[in-house]
Amino acid sequence: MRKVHQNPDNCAVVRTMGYIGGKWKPIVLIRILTGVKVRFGKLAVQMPDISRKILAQQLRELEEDGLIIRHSYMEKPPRVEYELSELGKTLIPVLKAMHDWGAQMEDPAKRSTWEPIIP
Amino acid sequence: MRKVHQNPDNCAVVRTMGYIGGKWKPIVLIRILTGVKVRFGKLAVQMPDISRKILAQQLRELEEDGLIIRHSYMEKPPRVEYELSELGKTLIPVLKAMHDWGAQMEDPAKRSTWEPIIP
DNA sequence: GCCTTTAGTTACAACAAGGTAACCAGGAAT
DNA sequence: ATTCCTGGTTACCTTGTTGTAACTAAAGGC
Repeated sequence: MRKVHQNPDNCAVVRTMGYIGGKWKPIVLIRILTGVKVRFGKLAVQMPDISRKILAQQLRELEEDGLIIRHSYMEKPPRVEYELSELGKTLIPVLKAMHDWGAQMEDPAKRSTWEPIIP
Repeated sequence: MRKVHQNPDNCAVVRTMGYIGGKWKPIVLIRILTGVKVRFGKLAVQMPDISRKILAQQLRELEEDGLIIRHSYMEKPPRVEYELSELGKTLIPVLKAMHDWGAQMEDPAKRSTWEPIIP
């Protein structure tokens, strides 16, 4: 179990942080929740500040936690696609709340770029 | 600026994480948002898993970020009380979304202990 | 005079997270 | 035969976060 998942208080908020806490997970999830399967390489290009190692690690943890689904096609060169699981979709309100708050903090006048395209 | 506040992507979700990310901040905020001023010592007792040093540090950062207000009375022994700022109150929907999701994950049947008592 | 109380701080140590660079497989294209 | 391509992994190192123990001030009670 990852350190971040230890939750001695058994507190709901701490539990949520165990799933989406960490520097990069929320943004990774936001990139994946477009509803379309996304390839690893495309994610890496969209988020140049995350090293590929960390991206791979975060994706693996999100998969272990059941928030995303990993589709691996047995091709060469390899092709791997990610999409939100049903459980992952239940996180959308949380991510949306986080997004909206952050967007407000940047500039109250700026309209949200949040566009959930969930099938 | 704390490392966690660096946001090269200028992403709203990452920005939010800069404020409430970290292992303890959401639970600290939850304890403070009752609407009543809370003393440092009471917070420390309520959250025995957070060392007093870390609690003090998190409170200082939350204050620097303008999410909470620190009232220090010039008494001996000292008395310090914390309360949510107006900006901090805007975080309530975010914290509530996080709380609800985490509560669901624990046990869908269990009813929420979330009871916002905001003046 | 000595002990208690509160809200911290400081120095130090331990650990977790994140980053870099190098490397891999194996089919397709050149 | 060599190079390119993708989606990783591994070893190693740096950075950031958390924890522990000891200490402080200054008033009040005994």
